[in-house]
Amino acid sequence: MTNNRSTSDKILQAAIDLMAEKGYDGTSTKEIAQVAGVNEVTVFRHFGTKGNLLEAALKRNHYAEEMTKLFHDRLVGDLHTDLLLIGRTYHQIMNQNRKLILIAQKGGSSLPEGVSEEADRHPQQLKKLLTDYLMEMSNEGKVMITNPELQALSFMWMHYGAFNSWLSTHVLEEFIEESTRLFARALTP
Amino acid sequence: MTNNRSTSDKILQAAIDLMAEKGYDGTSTKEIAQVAGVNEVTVFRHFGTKGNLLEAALKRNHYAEEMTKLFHDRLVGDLHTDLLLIGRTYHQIMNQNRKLILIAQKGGSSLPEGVSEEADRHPQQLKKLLTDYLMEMSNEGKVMITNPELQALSFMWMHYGAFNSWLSTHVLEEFIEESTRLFARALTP
DNA sequence: TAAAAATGTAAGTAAGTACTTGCATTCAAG
DNA sequence: CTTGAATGCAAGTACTTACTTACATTTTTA
Repeated sequence: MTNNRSTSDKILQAAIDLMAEKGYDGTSTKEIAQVAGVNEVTVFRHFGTKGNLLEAALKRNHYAEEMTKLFHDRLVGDLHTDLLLIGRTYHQIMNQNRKLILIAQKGGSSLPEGVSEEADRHPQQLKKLLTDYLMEMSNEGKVMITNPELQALSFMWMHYGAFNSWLSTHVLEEFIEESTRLFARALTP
Repeated sequence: MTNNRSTSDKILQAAIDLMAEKGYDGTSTKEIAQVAGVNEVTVFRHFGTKGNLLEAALKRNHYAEEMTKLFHDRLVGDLHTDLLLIGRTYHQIMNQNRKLILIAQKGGSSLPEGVSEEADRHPQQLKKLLTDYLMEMSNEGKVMITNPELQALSFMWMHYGAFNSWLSTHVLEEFIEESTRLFARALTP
């Protein structure tokens, strides 16, 4: 079709904003064009279909490998310190992708397939990293394990709930500290 | 309009099922009628508008006062025992209302106002009950409090995440036991 | 400045939406 | 058996949707 980066970007951003608020079905191409400040025809010239539009938006938002790198490079082997860093990084990444996550949550009748899978990938990966970390720490006698997978999931679900509550940065930071204390105390032998 | 209970019920159930799966916007009255096994006109004769349909579905699903009763009557003052009962009751209530909660989560362009508020009421209430419980237990020296509100929220968010993951009853029960152990251990002085 | 690419404008298509109307049919209650 | 309520059926309204086509205008590039 065409390629003017700034026009494409304006359209993508408008689509993401609107769909995060009103869902895929509830957002019309006409409205996307209007918010982007272009003609509706231009939307179709750039992306062909409404579905392509969302898929393009997905590709633009690189789900970070940041988390994997963190687990390999920046953990120090102290439970409280590590959980704090993991929690903070988790929210940082989730916030970057908040709108796409919202779109996936809301769903839609003709939502392109990749969307839900893409939204699932990240937590799946974190669960594995966190479970492995707990088992390793257990081997070193630094953590009390019963069911490491469920313990990892508890940690993640707790943070996911906080993420969904749109906390202010201040309250969020308080929560991260409080919940880390809680978990570290529960898991320390 | 009219009142044949079994017809109304069939329509309401079809609407709830479809909207929980595809969202309010993504569900057409035509499809609702088809799944309910009635003519589309009958849907409008019973409920007038699509919005009324959802509101009627809301009223049918009585959000339980069960939780309040539980906190007043059935808690015994032992942290582990109480948290276990609270967790189990939480999931029981949430499962009863799963589909309506899904509809509220997905949202929609013309979703009637009451829906989101109704879906919020229950967690709000639980948060207060749980916070008060923790403070009371703290007064008796049975619990170690730092920020009781955040501690209550952590507990709720963790369970909310589990609820959203559609666990089998077996895994869910395992999770409830594991997370209760975890919390009880963290909060015990 | 001239060609080419990107956009705007206007109009239209085909399908779907919520909702209505008029009339025929079923069915239960008096 | 008759009446009236509940439903089915067929058609239609007014509107929105995603998407297309043809042509004129602007902007970029060479």
